[in-house]
Parts: sequence; C-alpha cells; structure tokens
Amino acid sequence: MKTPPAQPRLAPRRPRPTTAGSSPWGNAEDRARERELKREAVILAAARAFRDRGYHNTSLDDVAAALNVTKPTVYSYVRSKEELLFECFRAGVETIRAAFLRAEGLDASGRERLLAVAHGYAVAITSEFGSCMVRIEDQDLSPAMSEKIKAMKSEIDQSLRRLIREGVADGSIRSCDVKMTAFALAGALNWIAHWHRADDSLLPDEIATRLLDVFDLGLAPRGV
Amino acid sequence: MKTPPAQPRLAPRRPRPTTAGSSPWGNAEDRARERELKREAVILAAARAFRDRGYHNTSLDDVAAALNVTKPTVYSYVRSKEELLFECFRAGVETIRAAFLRAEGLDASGRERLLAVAHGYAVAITSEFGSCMVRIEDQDLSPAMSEKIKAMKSEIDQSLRRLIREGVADGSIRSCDVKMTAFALAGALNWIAHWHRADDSLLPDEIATRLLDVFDLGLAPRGV
DNA sequence: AGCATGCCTTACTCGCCAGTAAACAACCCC
DNA sequence: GGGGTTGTTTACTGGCGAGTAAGGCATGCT
Repeated sequence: MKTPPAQPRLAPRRPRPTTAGSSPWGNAEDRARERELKREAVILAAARAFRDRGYHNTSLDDVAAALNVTKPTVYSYVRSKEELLFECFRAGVETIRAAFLRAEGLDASGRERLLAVAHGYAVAITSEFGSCMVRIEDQDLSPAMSEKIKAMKSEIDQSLRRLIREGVADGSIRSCDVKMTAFALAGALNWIAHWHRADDSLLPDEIATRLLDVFDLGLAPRGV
Repeated sequence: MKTPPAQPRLAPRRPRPTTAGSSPWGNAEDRARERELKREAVILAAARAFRDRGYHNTSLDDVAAALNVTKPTVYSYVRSKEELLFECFRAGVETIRAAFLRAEGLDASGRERLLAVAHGYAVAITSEFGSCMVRIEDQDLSPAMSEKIKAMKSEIDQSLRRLIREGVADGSIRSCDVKMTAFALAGALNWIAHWHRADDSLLPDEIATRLLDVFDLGLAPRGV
C-alpha cells in the first residue's frame, strides 16, 4: 500500500464551510451537522460494501477506501465494525417501519392495508439499506446487539401478523394460519434482496406488484 | 489449549472393523467405505456448525471439536474449508433435487406437481443440510466454486419456472408473471431456514402444508 | 503571530485461524 | 516381530484484519 502523495485525495478538509465565512454565527452546530452527514456517508458506504461482498469479506480498509479516506477516519465516526453493521440494520428497518406507518393509517380493509405495507416493504428491500439488512445474521453480533436486532425483527413480524388478523376479522382475508402466512409473505419479500440487482429491468414498484399478485389472490376470500 | 492426556478422546481408531476379524475377505473396500462414512460425518458436523454459528464464525477447530478430533484430521477428509462449505451446499441441493424427481413423475396437473415439489422443498429446508444451504452466500467462495453454486441455484429456479409454465399451459394455474411467482415461492420456502428451529412445535410436513396454503389458493384459477 | 481544536494520516500491535510439517500410534500382512 | 500403511496427534507458520497511538496539517479564535 505505497501511495506516494499523488491522487487528489478527496476531502483534504472542505475548502470552506457550507455557510460562507461571512456568517460569524456560531458554526459549531454547523460542524456538528457536517459531521453527521459524514457519518451517514460512512454507514452508506458500509451498507453497499456489506451488500456486495458480505460483512465478513469486507474490511474496514475497504469501506475507508470507498470513501477515499483511511481506516482510522472511519473509526472517528463509529466505535467498531459491529456498530457499523448495526447502523446499517437500523437504517434498513427504518425504511420498512416507514412503510408500515404509511399504510397503517389508511382507511381500507385489512387486506388492502397489508398489501400496501407489503408493497412498501418490497420497495424498501430493493434499496441499499434494505437489502443489506436482510442479509445481516444476528450471529455476527455480540449478544447485546443480537438481542436488539431480534427485537426489531420480531416487531416487524408481529406487525405483519396483526395486519393479517385484522384482515381476517373484517372478512377481507380468508381464514388462514396467521403465523405461517406472515412467514410466507416475509420470506417472499426478504428474498428479493437475494436476487434483485440495481440494474434490474423492472422498477421496484413493478416488482412489488407482480410479486404480491399471488398473495393478493391467495389471501382473498373465495368468490371475491 | 493444554490438554494433558486425559479425556477418553473418542475414536482412537475403531476397536475393530465392522466385518469381524474372522473374514479374511479383502477389507480394502471395507475401509474405503468407512472412510466415506467419516467424511460424511465431517460434512454433517460442518453443516450443523455453519447453520448455528455461520460460516465465518466457525473455525475448523470448532468442527473438529464437535467430532472429538483435531483439525488436521478434518483436513484428511476435505481439502479446504471452502470445499467443506461446497459439500454442505451440494448435500442441501441434493435433497431438493430429490423432491423434484419425486414429484415431477406424478401424473397430476401442473399446479399439483408444483405444490408437491414445494412441499418436499419445504421439508428439505428444515433439514440440516437444507437450512445450511440457504444461508450460504456465494460471495464466500472462490470464483470457480461460486459459479458452480450459482449454476445449481439457477437450475432449481428454472425447474420451478418450468413447472409453473406447465401449470399455466394445462390451465391448473392462472395466468401470472412466472418469474416473479417463482421468486415469491422460492423466497417463502427458503426463508423457512431463517425461522425454523429443530424443536419447533410443528412437524415439517405441517409447516409445509400451512405455509403453502396461500400459494395453493393464490395460484388456482378463479372460481375453482 | 500563536495557541487550541478537530480531522486525517502513517505506522504500528495483537489475536485469530486456515493450512502444514512431522512425529506417533494402531493396524495389517508377511 | 519388523515394515509398510493409514489415521491421528502436537506444534508450528503466515497472513489478514480489527483496533490504536501518535504525529501533522488546516482552520479559527484571540
């Protein structure tokens, strides 16, 4: 790794702060903001690397290189590789949680809300954080972190089951094994991360619609 | 790791060959057979460890310890850790391929054959090799091995799609996006490996039936 | 100017683990 | 009972990568 001082090493300090020098206004919080942006960039770069090469096949040197910085710089934004993985997971969960919040407020039948959630879920999985999240195995984290992750996964699972139960209750979903149906749906959705490529010919929206088609009909009561 | 010669270290050479000493019959092939059994035991132990703790969190010392032997012994049955992973994958694929062979000969509609395959698939995933196989990421293997694995995965995918197409052709499956439907089904099935535990209250057969229920109805033509 | 403060760098340490060398023990057949 | 063979052990090497220490360089305040 002999890199004589060639290469215009990006970010040798930003040339000037975002708010021009004319503003003597306390830019301490300006800097905190910039720091947060950089932290997010680190997490995004990690998510991409973890998704493409896997957690264990990615060294923090790789992540740093993708950002044109060196490893200790990465360590100034996260405490450990594990924290980095956890943040990727959290970001992925956040996009899915958003799908729930969006659809749960809808004034529609249980089945319609479930499918709206699933649609948003599917789209989320095609994103960088979403696909990274699905691949994360809790065995790779310390017991403490692992518990947190399991709790978040469980929360999503429980929300799915609740929606299904509500659909069954209001008659928009035929009677079924709620747990298994939730697993089947979550499996079909999560699995997207294993075959979807960014250069796919289908848009995420189209993927979601076609993938969920079989569930749409499979969940509806007979004769509808 | 100071282990003074205590502990009754299993398998300090089997006390006597399977065929008693009375048989002077060439036991060269008897030994080859025994060797093959041991090799399979190594692969099974690896599959269990990989499934429980993940490939990267499992050292060959771990695998050896599970067999009450030491690492070099493991190396006398496989060339490398990668080969071990590949053999686990192959064993998993084999059980699934068997499900295809069993169901494809059936004299039934495309949908019935598809669901029979899926049922066998689901049961296979609950097995040690099946669940291990699903978790294997091809990023963890050398390019050569990775290609082999991708080819095998693709073969399974193509077989699923073919069954779906046949079902559509004979009218037992409603018109649908074949590729997406195959992905949805494969996802629901593969995902079993991520939630199923050996001590599950449901038998694999029951799991398969209930999980596939939504597909059964979702694939059937309307009004059937 | 000159001190303080972040930020980023080069240059390490240290543990883990895949893979290997060589010795050692049991078996087999003559 | 020796010599070959096979299976297993103890005891190593070598590299990779997570994490750290310490210095340097720009900015910015006074």
